[in-house]
Amino acid sequence: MSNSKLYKGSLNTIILKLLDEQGKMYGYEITQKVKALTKGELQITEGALYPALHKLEAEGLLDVEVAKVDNRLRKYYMLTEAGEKETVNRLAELEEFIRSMQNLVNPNWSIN
Amino acid sequence: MSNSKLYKGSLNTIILKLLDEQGKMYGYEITQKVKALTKGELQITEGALYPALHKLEAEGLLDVEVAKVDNRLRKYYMLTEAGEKETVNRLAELEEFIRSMQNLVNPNWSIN
DNA sequence: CCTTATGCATAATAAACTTAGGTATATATT
DNA sequence: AATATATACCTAAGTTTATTATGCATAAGG
Repeated sequence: MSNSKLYKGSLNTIILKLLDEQGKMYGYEITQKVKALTKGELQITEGALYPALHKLEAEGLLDVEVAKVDNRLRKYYMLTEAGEKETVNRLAELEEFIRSMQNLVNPNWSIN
Repeated sequence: MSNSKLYKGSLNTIILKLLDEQGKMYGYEITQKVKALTKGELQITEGALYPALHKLEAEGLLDVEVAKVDNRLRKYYMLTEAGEKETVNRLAELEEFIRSMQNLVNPNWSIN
């Protein structure tokens, strides 16, 4: 990703969260979605994304569906049942992490 | 640190922030402070902390002051002038990161 | 024709961490 | 007396996770 080294570890959770929201997405779409949602601040590199997707698939959290659109290959990824359960856990963990970080960095912030 | 792989990249900033607040701290104190502030959620491992401190020192952001308390060695670290300036930058970057993450993970949160 | 965008992927490298080990003193427990 | 726990420093080896660089291929715009 672009913005320094802060994002390590959270990429998988971000992917799971997006797939949970969107139903199914393909790799390139994920990079663009994250870029848009963060106004260009987070740029997922392909060298990080595709290995991450493959790993999540190997772990049984994602299913793949290949499609051909405009003569171009697309691999749609979607959550398996196990993936949906895991998404809940990882999101909770990430949210807790964010709260901890906030508390360390800026205890004046309050979250609603 | 203990809680998974989420904290990567933010350790240096956390150290700088704490030293900015506390004036001077020694290594063990930092681990305990972070543990306390996060109610045990973030546990900085020594294998991460000491190399980080030495690197920050090598970068000219920290100064060291050795003291002997109760027959035990303590190395107090404190920000240099360059360290104070850098702390401002890194904190701003980390806060921006936290906002981005929040926006991705839970857009319903508002920050005050 | 060449660049930009779309779409996939991997290999080499670098950074940041965990795990495991080491040294040493002080205090509390069995 | 022996052992565990807490304090206090440190490093080496290995893992994870990312970046950078590269490759293949199609489509659209200049």
